[in-house]
Amino acid sequence: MKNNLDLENFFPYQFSILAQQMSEYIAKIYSQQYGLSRFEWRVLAAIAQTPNITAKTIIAVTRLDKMQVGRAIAKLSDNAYLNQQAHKQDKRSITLALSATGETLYDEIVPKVKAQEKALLARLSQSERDAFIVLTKKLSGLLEQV
Amino acid sequence: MKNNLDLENFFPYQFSILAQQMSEYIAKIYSQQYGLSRFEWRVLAAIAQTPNITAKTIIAVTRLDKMQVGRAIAKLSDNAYLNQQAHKQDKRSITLALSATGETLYDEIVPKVKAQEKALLARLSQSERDAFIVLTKKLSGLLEQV
DNA sequence: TAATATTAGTATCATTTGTTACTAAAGTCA
DNA sequence: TGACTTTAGTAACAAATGATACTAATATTA
Repeated sequence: MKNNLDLENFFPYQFSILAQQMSEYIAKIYSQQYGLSRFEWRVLAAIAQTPNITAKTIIAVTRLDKMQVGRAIAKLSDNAYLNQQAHKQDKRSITLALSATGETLYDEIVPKVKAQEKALLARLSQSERDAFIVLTKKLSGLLEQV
Repeated sequence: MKNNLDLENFFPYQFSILAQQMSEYIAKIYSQQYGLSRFEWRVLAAIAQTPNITAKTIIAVTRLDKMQVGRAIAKLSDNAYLNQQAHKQDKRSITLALSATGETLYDEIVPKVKAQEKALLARLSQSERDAFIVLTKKLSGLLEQV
């Protein structure tokens, strides 16, 4: 074996481990405390951010695929977190917004999730944190066009 | 809605997007070109790195769970990439090593995957790259004990 | 306008994944 | 030693996921 690969020092591996840790850390809130799946949480956040959004737009915003979004909407809707309304221009579409229950849920989750993000990043110094955030966004942007 | 969350600027979200992009970028090699799943590739790498490893140890090294590892081993074994041998001390265990075919595969994938890693990181400057790698490892280590 | 192609969202089915429980082998300890 | 517990790995089933194809509506273009 001429060319060895050391997993621990292979960056994409290391990175995916951290992503998993981070994801679990945040999921403690929306999943363990509120029973939402990763995708449901993302879709909920997208709808809260842009009321009267359609599934099509949610797909673009969250980078999830059709089915993931469709199912998340179905589930959120089953739990009465959403109000659905026929789209005025396009009758194939449905516009989505949070119901009162959905807003209550969202308003309850958001500060906790933000606190969790803060606690997570508090492990780094201010300058490390800034650098990490900037680099993450930068590399992600650069990979966008691939 | 008092407390809004902007997905694009929520770090864990941003991070998971990048992790997904990166994962897809590397999977171009092991998955598209060699038909391995993410887990099969990880397990293959772990076995190559430590010949005569057992499933138990692979679980620790790769941070996958029992079933993921068991299934990856089964699949790799079906494709004749592995040699299995009864463990000398513990008859419940099986020691695993790459077969000749497995080594050939591994030797072929590794340089390509390393090149892919390099191309990926080439989008950052040397100092950005160094910082990013260090911070990733640091934060991951810090989250380990959670 | 009529015919054709595309799009939004959903249903269906095959595959993958996760959970639980099992088997056989070690380990513990009275 | 012998009863009991834990562990390595696997099997079996339920749940989640992904691929494909469908329906209804809209857009295109001849």
